[in-house]
Parts: sequence; structure tokens; C-alpha cells
Amino acid sequence: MVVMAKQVDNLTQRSVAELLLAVAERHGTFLPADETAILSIRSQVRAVTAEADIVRQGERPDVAVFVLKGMLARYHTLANGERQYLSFHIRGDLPDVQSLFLNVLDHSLCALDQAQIAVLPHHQLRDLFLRRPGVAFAFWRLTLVDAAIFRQAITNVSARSHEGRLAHLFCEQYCRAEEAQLTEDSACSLPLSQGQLGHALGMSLVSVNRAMQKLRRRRVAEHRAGRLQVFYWPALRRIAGFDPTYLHLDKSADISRMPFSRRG
Amino acid sequence: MVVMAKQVDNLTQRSVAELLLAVAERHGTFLPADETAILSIRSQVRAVTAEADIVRQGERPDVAVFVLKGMLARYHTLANGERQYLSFHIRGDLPDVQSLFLNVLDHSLCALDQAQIAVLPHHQLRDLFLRRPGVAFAFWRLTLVDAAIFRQAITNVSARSHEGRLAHLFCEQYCRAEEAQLTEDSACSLPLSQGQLGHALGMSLVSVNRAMQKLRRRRVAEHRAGRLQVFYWPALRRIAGFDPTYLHLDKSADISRMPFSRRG
DNA sequence: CGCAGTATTGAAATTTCTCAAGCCGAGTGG
DNA sequence: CCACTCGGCTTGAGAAATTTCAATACTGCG
Repeated sequence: MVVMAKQVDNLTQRSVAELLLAVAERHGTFLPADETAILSIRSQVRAVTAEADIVRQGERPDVAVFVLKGMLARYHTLANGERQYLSFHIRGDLPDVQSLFLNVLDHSLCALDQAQIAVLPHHQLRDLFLRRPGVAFAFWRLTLVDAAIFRQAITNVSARSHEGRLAHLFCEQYCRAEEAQLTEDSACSLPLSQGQLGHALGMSLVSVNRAMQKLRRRRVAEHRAGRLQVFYWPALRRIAGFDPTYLHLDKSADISRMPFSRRG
Repeated sequence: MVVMAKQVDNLTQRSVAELLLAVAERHGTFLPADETAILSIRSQVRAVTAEADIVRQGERPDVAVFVLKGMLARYHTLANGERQYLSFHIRGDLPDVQSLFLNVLDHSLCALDQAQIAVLPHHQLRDLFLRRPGVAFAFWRLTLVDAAIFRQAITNVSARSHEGRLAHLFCEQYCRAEEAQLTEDSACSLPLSQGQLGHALGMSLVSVNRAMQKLRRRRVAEHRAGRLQVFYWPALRRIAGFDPTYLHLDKSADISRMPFSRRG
């Protein structure tokens, strides 16, 4: 783990657990005992500097990362040394729960800006999931949404126009930022250079630049100084061909029939 | 479900459960009670005709599909009506366990050839996972490998040359076929037309054709009549930049292992 | 045998990338 | 306060890759 460790008081640790509970509740309905179990998770908070790797391809971490602040990215390292960015993560995301069951990491995780993460020991999570199946199901669901986002990324880089790809990434990030209550005046943080966007979207830096200009000139959206500003959502959405179903933001539609649900 | 139903005897049902157990065992270590529980799963076997959809984007299935025979594919439907293929599935795969927790399907599932599937009711799986956390973990892991494959697909369509993309798809399918013991004389089934390959790899039909010829002329691999024939694995692997780690074939060590390890 | 679907080929049209130069804004030091 | 520098953004133009179009060959099947 190439990060700066930082000791934290119990108060912060409690607020980390509370955020974790809030995130989990987006994916399941819990019994009081489930909530207690989640809140008893002990984590370590760490600051990560921009550009720093948190875990690398090939490693076998024994902790899972929980994002508190800033933006993280997952990426593959190609034979020529370049990166392929796979996903971007914000407050409330758990970018590597999969490491709990898939011991060897098949990709790396890095910070894109000055970020803050909590580190959750695998053994604690494993205990939690064994004792509280309802909680396990919620976290399982979380990893399934993750997979749905990857599927969209395949379609995005494979089938959409350059402008559509960029617009789709903007839509997705904006929607997810909104869910995490991180938007303000139709804007959210997106600390990526055009070159990095290119490495996420399978486009050259120049192509990213030109697609960006189309969106800007049409007053649809703008990306400046690491910030995404949405001017006209319907057009952005249309250009992207964006359908937010795959983000599965509405858990009630999905899990209402779960047996352990209080509401039945 | 647009499939042809078919009544089956208990013997077949038992053998479906046995295959399910074998697949699950690739992802976990079970107690006797776990095994009993898996073997008690009741399923329905169905035949699916080539090209038929099994479940469609937007639907809310109450069963999960288990592939017994033939090949299935998941795909997104684009605004212009075209398809983006996301993944291909063979005997032993569970292409839509995620529907257990993500009720609204964000993609469709279809058969590519004459296939046979078993249909596992969600409520049975839910019961099984609630009662046997160890089994739940194994199936969870299975969905995580699925996600890892999607991540590779992003990199494949986004960052590799046309020839590399095709080679990588070949490597992946061949490795997975080998794991499922479906290879014979360095060949396996891959019932896709060049046009369909294009819709999986983000290339035009013509580009697929030309990439195919390069591989064929160099005696690396060949694809004819829905069958993939590998002539020289090391070259195929090199062209693809293929590293099988992401398939997580070895559950215990999670160490990358080649299908041709006998020859190095 | 002939059909239908698939594969192959060539060449023009288009997109996309690469290269290379200039620009802009923030931070730095004289 | 301004010149300087650095990284990232913008621009233009030629080179290269890719798609499209269109015609031709092949293959399995009825």
C-alpha cells in the first residue's frame, strides 16, 4: 500500500461506519442487528496524494478500500506501459470489495486527486458477511452494480461516437455524484486531464479535445479545471444515449421481494 | 421467457445439480451440508433455439439461467437497434445470477446456437444463500470473475489493435472452454459470424475478416464454421497480450495458470 | 441444383491519429 | 509586478487506420 498512514480518533471512525451503513442501505433493508454489525466495523482512515497508487495489479491486499473524499480510479496497465482506466470512484464507493474473494488483483487502484480513504480489513468484512447474510447480500449487490457499470463501459468505448462516449461518461459521473450528494449548481468534480479521459474512452487526447468542444459550443456541458459543469441535461443525455437503469439507483424496485426485508 | 419448455426426469435434474456443484466448487470449499444443499436445487431444463432471446433488457426474471450446452451471449441493444455483445457463455456458466439482486435486467441474454439451459428459481437460490453462507460466497466469487472479464473486455475494445482484440477473444474463449473441458484437438466451439464478432469487438465486419486472415496466414489460429482452432498458442497469446490471471482459474492460490502448461 | 447466408476482396470515403506548434493560466522567483 | 516555466489545452494539417460500399466467391442445406 503506497499511501500515507494517519491515525484517527474514534469519532472519525464512527462517522466512517455511519457512511458505510448509509451506502449499504442503498442496497438492502436491514434488521437492527445488521445495522449494529455494520456500525461496529473498525477501519483506518488514510490520506492519499494525487497520482499515488493504492494497490497494484498482482498484489494480494488484505483490506478493502472505502472512498471518503476525492476521486479514485481503477486501471489496467498495458504491455506498452500505458493505462486503460476502467472506472472512477467517489465518496461512498468500495472500489475493491472483489479483493475479498479474488485474491490476486487484476488491476490497480490509484488516486486522481488528494483523496481520503478508509481501509476495511478483509477478516472483519468476512465475519460480518458470515454473521449477517442480509448485509452480505447488500454488498454483493453493490459489486453487481459495479459489473453493470463495466458492461456499459464496454458498450461506450465499443459502439458510441466520440462525442457520445464523452457525454456518456459525463452522464454517469454526474448521476453518481448526485446520488452521493456531491453536485452543486449542476456541477461536480471530475479531476481528469483530457489525456486521462482519452485513456478511459479509447480516444486520443486530440479527439477528446474536439469532442469536448462540440459539447461546449452547443452549451451542453463543459469540463474545466477538473470540474464538470452540466448546462443542459436533456441534450447531454440524448447525445450519450444514456439510460440510467444500469446504475440501479432504485433499490426498492429491485429488492422488495427479498425474504429478509422488513417490508416483505 | 422466449424458450421452448421441456419436461425432464429426475435423473437429468440430478446431473444438473451435480454440474452446479462442480462449478461452485471451483469458487469455494464446502462443508458436507453445503454440498447437500446445492444438490437439492430443483431446476427445469429447457432447449433454446439459435438466435432466440432467453431474457430481455428491462425484464424482471424470477429465475437464473445455468448453461448446460451450446453458447449464450449477453448484449446491449443500442439506440439504432444494433447489438453490442458483452460476453459469451458456455456449459457451467451462470450468465445472470445478478438478476437475483438486480431485478431489472440491463441487458439481454440470447442463445447463439442450439443450446440447453437449466432454469434455477430465484427463491431457491436465495434460500440456499441464506442458509449456507459458504455457498453464497462461492457464487458471489463467480459474479466477481464475471466482472473481471468485463474489465478485460473494456481494455480489449478500447486499447488493443484489431488483430489483438480478436486474438484476445480467442484466448479467453479457448481458456474458458478448456476449463469446462470443451476443447478437443486444440479446438473449441465459437458459433459466431464475423459480423457478430464485430459487434463484440467494436470493429466492422470487414475489419474482423482482415484480422482473421492475419491470424490464419501466420498459422496462429483459425475460425471456420463456428469453430475456433488454435494452431500456435504462444503466438496467439503474444499477439493478444493475454494474461489469464483475470480469469481467476485457481481458486486456492489464484495464481495464473496456462491451459498448455504441459508444454510451458 | 439453387438458395440464403456468410466470407472475401478492392477501392473510395471517412474518421481518427500523430505530429508539431502555439496558447493559456497558475504558480514561481527575480 | 513582471518574466518565466510548466502542464494542460487548442489548433491545423498530413498520415494512417478504419469504415463503407459494392461486387464476387463460397458453403451448407433443402
